[in-house]
Amino acid sequence: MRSQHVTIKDIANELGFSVSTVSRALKNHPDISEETKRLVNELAEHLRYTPNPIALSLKNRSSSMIGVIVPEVVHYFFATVISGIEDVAERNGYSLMLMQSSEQLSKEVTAVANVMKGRVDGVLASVSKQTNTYEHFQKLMDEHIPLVFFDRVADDVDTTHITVDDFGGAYSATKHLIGQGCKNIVHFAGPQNRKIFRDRLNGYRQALENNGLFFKPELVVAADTLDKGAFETQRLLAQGVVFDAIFAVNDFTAAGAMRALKEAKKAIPQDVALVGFGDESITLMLEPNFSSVHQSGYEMGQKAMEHLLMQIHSEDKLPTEQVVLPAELVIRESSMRLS
Amino acid sequence: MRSQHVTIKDIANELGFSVSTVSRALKNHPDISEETKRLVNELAEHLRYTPNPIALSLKNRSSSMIGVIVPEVVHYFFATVISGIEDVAERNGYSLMLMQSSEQLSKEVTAVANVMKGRVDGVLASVSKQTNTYEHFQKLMDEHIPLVFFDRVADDVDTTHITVDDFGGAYSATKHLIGQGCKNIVHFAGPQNRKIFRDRLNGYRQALENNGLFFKPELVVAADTLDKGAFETQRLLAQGVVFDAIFAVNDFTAAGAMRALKEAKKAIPQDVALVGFGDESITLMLEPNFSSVHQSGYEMGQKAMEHLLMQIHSEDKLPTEQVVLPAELVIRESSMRLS
DNA sequence: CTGTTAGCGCTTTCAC
DNA sequence: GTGAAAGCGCTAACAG
Repeated sequence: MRSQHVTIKDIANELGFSVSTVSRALKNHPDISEETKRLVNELAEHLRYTPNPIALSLKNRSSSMIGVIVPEVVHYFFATVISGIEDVAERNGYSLMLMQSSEQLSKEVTAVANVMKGRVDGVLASVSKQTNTYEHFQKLMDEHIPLVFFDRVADDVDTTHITVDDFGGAYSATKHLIGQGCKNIVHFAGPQNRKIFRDRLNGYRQALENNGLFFKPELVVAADTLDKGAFETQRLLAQGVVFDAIFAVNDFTAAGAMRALKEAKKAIPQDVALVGFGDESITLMLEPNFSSVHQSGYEMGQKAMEHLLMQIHSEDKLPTEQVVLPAELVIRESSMRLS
Repeated sequence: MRSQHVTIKDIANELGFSVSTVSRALKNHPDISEETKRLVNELAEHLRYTPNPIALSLKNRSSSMIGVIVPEVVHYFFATVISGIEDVAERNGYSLMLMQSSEQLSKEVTAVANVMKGRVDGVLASVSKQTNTYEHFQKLMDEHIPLVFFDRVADDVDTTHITVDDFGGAYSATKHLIGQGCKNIVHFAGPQNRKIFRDRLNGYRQALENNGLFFKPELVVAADTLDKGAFETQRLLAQGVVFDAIFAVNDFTAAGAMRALKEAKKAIPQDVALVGFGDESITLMLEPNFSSVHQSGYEMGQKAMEHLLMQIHSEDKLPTEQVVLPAELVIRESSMRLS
């Protein structure tokens, strides 16, 4: 089953004009007489002519397609990024070719190969957790296909990165807790092989040191899931570790911590104040609503797409940029000890 | 900045063959001598030749692109559907062109226009909440572009639908509550202008009637968000309405109900048992974990894509199908009154 | 003002 | 075995 479309040729034949005349009439070329234009446009309308973009792509060597490679569409954050990308793309006449790596290097490599074959005009990518080699992305660069990374960037590849201010966000969160009178702030940290998580830890540490508190290694605990958050909180309580606040590397871990604290009958924020990272919708679903560092995926998507467009439209290679979006602390009940 | 690719012509010139010979050699055509094939393939490899898919599309009148139109990428359910679509598409050599309607009819119309222009080989769509006219989809059909709807279907358009068994899911949930000894089951219902929500209400009603309980209109309340779920629960309690269970049209509403119940110091499930719909991740984040009707977006995406592929590959129009995927009740603590 | 021609990259019939 | 030529749909330089 395939649809056969009306072409410029059909119009030309019908009207007895040449295809070039029709083509020009359709584009409102000044050379063409008004009468001809009218005739052509009317018939085009009537026949529901639409130009074949594939033929145009072939001619223009441009597909108006942007390849988008994300680890998982189902992550809320990435979904918002895609949303931002889509909006800007749509406004500029581009469509998205979406591929997901499912956090696997092999699928990521395939995805890159696909977008290359697909002759996209540019690529936006966020690397999978597994990715440890960047040859596939380098190939894109070698082919001079504009490439912009967002969120999870490949440091080795010399191109524009759009990230969020993880350090700053963590710093604000920690400083806020200190301002609320907390003295022993636990940090539930993510895997330190990823820059993004190192930055959050460093922001936490810097905030402590800049505000008269000591960094205590025993208060930094590896935990980055709901279950681990709950488990480690229980453990800390059971071991009698003294703490009056938790800054978690993401909201799910914070949610886990909240569960454990409630079970242990600890009052939030009076006994233990809590701040997460990501500002996922869950922050508003739990009671008390918890504070979190907001990172706008939507904005990141927009920015990434805008930068990509600049590269696509530029004649020669633009200097690479490192765009860091602000991460804003949203304060809610879970960390408001002073009123 | 645009990359210039190696073409078949480059290889032909370099080797002194004609383009047709090179083309044939590349496809391992029997007419071509082994020697020539070797030469061509080696040079192709060396030059990193990849066929230009746009030229192929033009020739074959097929783009290997599938248009996907969803209300919002950020909804977890749709994200999982996309994931399922992507997997099947990828396995079959198709790529996705993703568009979102943002729940707006106007954007949906634009999206349909875009995929039509994009000469996709087929379209998968789920309609926006605003959609009340289906002309744009009808146009797709008129152009003989294969179209499959999933989840939110357009009843008026005669094409294959993939939906989940909303009636059956609601029926199981309600029956389960009855089995747990509940006598007065509240239903928080969604907008009744959408079939999907009517089906859930009907399933609830049927289960009551088949199991010796009366359907009481006053126990059916319009509420389909977290806030409304919380508010209406408070209201019911305040008004002294007698109920011992809530079956909510989605998990967020159930989460809202849970919040209100906890505030009112009602024990879940002893005082009020609770079942949601959708089996979103939130079911596991709240305490007690709550029961919900699981609907597999991933499977829906796969099925939709498979059906679309069948249509694309078929010579003539296939009969339309109404595929209904099972909705399975997942029982957790919130509704386990008997042990 | 309009038509002819070539070309984007590739496949495929028809010749030799 | 290999090449020439046409054609997919469209645009644009070049002719009239």
